[in-house]
Amino acid sequence: MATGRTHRPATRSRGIPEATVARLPLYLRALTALSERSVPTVSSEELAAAAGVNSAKLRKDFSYLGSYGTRGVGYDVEYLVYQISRELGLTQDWPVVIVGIGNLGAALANYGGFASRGFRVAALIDADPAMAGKPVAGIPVQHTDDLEKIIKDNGVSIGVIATPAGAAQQVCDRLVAAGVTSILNFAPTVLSVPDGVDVRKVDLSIELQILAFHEQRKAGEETAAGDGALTAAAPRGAAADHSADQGPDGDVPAVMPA
Amino acid sequence: MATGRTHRPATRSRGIPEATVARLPLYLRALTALSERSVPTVSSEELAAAAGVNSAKLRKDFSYLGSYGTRGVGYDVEYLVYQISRELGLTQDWPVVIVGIGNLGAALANYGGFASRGFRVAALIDADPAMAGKPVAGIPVQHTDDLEKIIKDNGVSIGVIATPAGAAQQVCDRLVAAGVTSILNFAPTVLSVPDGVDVRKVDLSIELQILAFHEQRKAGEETAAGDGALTAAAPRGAAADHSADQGPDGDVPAVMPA
DNA sequence: CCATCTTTGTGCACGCGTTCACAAAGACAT
DNA sequence: ATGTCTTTGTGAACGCGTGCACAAAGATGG
Repeated sequence: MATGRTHRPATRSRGIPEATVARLPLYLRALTALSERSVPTVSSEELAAAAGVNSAKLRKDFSYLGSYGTRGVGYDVEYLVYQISRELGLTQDWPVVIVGIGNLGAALANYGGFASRGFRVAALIDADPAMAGKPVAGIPVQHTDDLEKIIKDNGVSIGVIATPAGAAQQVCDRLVAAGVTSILNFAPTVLSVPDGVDVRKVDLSIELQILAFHEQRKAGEETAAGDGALTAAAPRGAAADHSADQGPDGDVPAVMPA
Repeated sequence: MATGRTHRPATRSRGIPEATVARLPLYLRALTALSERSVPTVSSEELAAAAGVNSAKLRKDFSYLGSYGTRGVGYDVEYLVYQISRELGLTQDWPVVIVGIGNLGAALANYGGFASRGFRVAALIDADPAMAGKPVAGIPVQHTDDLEKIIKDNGVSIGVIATPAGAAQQVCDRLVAAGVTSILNFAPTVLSVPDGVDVRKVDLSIELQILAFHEQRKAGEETAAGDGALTAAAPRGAAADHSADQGPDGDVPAVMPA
């Protein structure tokens, strides 16, 4: 019984570690910003700071893609942007559908970060007949009945689920049956999918709960004996010490492969 | 654990691995569902399936919290719900503020998953004067000018940033200065914070990019034979010139002349 | 052409997280 | 009480990811 086991037997030989893949978009974002400022080249140290990671890690990440740097100089920004984009598959157009046009679905439809990265919202789908035809973010909402046709007509392979938890699995099943092989799930449910289908989930309340855990620990520690170095006071220089600790675990993605 | 022998070094650091903490909300959600169905006990196997994880992992995770199970029977659902809630700090009320009431901020304000987990939206804050006073999700939006006062009056320690990228760092600085020590960041920026402040980030477009990577790999694999390199296929022009060696996807680790 | 300086690319070691496999612990039947 | 059966809790092995430290590679200047 496959409970969404997206177990990948690893990328056979040409394996780019998952952790690296998860950071590539981060580098790409930083590089794009540099590109817009017409910066020609960047060192691993500078780029790492901009992306909020360790420079050694960045260099190792890039080494999986190939030797795209020049020793003594750094990396060519434009070239690297292209290489990473290609590696991530962003040089092609990815039509996506968003299912469940409630508050969150509508926000996602309006989110500009998609279009700017090669993702195109091909359709918005909702189960409420009253929503049908109503435009959201300039796109008319279509009814769930037409889900299969929409997927096929648009060649959609990536679906976003923003429905209530109760409807998620059913929607997921229909998406998969219609040909979708990658799903971004915002519903607070564990989705069950066949092999070959990737699921990533984002659960907003989970993120807050993790923060609450650490928050509680901080609060408890100040009463405990060990005053040590964790007292609030916190040096506010901030900027000085770059490479700031981005969270307790630096990198644990807010999202995990399901 | 039951057999004396408590880790001495773990006493103070409360050693619960980050990976485990990140899964506790998952277990809690599954347990809550069982609780609502009045299921009295559950085995690690069943609960693991419901949470979408491996049963051995679940048992090890719980072992960090203590011995809350009964061998031969399983775990008491209600008791476990309480233990995990307490461990996560959800038995207390956490007032949070949401800064940036655009599409996403409004969706977050309306999101029901917060209140049901002990989080209370204490205030909505936006920089647009036109928004001030306007109710969103039944809560009147307040202006950024009052940010510090709002934080202090409500004893807020958790802040959610849903502003445009350009404003995020500035908002973050003000939140931290006002006393916030945990931040959930939705803006596509690396935030710089002093020690002692936790930041977790959620970037929707990054998730899609990761899916696109795997999607591309799936598409490429079906053309390639069982092994070997991924055939270029260069989906849409953009074929750069430097094709020669590394080209499309060549084997990355070059030969080491040593 | 040689010396020096900068920055990449990576071998290596370490620590965390995952998984296996099994002894210990308790429930339950006889 | 004793034996059997179920399920937990965990020791140990393994694999992945991270960070250090340095040699190789190329730029730059004399």
